[in-house]
Amino acid sequence: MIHQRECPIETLIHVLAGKWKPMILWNLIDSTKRFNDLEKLIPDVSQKMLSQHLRDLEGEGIVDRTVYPTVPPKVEYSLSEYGKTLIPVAEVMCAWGEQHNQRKYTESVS
Amino acid sequence: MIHQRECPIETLIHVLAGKWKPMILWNLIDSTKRFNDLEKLIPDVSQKMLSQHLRDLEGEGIVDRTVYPTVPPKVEYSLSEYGKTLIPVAEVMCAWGEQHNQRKYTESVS
DNA sequence: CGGCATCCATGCGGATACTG
DNA sequence: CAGTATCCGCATGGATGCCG
Repeated sequence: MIHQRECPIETLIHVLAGKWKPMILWNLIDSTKRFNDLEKLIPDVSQKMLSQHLRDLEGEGIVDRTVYPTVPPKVEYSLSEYGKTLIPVAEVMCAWGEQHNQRKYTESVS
Repeated sequence: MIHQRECPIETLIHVLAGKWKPMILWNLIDSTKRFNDLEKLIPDVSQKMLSQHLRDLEGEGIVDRTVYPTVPPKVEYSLSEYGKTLIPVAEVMCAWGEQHNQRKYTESVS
């Protein structure tokens, strides 16, 4: 149930409200990805923002970062067990977002 | 122009990601409120941002704005029927946000 | 390959003053 | 009462260059 004073929605918004964070999480749901994989999967993201957002998500405990001390270096990112608790939330948010986009579309052609 | 987002989560984030929007919506769930009511219920919000966020939400079809042509003027804001579809989404988001806040707390004291 | 450092542009939000 | 107008600081994010 929702509390009256402080709205924890803001907490979730804060966690997800980076320009590329939803896309990052979306791409990690299925499988572990390397840094370079994510760059290719999200073509318009800059290295800086990808790195920064990944560090944010890692700091929140949502994303696991695994470094293999090889040459060349290899770093893998994956959803943590805790991060997977976001999946059902993301699905609900996605469903509403799709409805909203559909609604906007029907408005624009009417 | 219809920009088909790959991740509709961004749509929902866009709708809710104003600094005071969750609080505004939260305060409108129970009942219709006047502008001045919302100012009192959200003490730190400025008139500018309250007005701007309300217009954003109205533009998305989430909030209804009713003007009574009286002196002094009276304007009422309420969740639209469509806006009420956000409530179950908000509850899921809230539940996760509360868990996350709790998690952060237990981490900070461990 | 997987970053970080730096500089820069934009936009969100805050403070203040004014108004129908 | 319910806004609008204006100015401004700061954070977010983009572009580029360098590095282990």
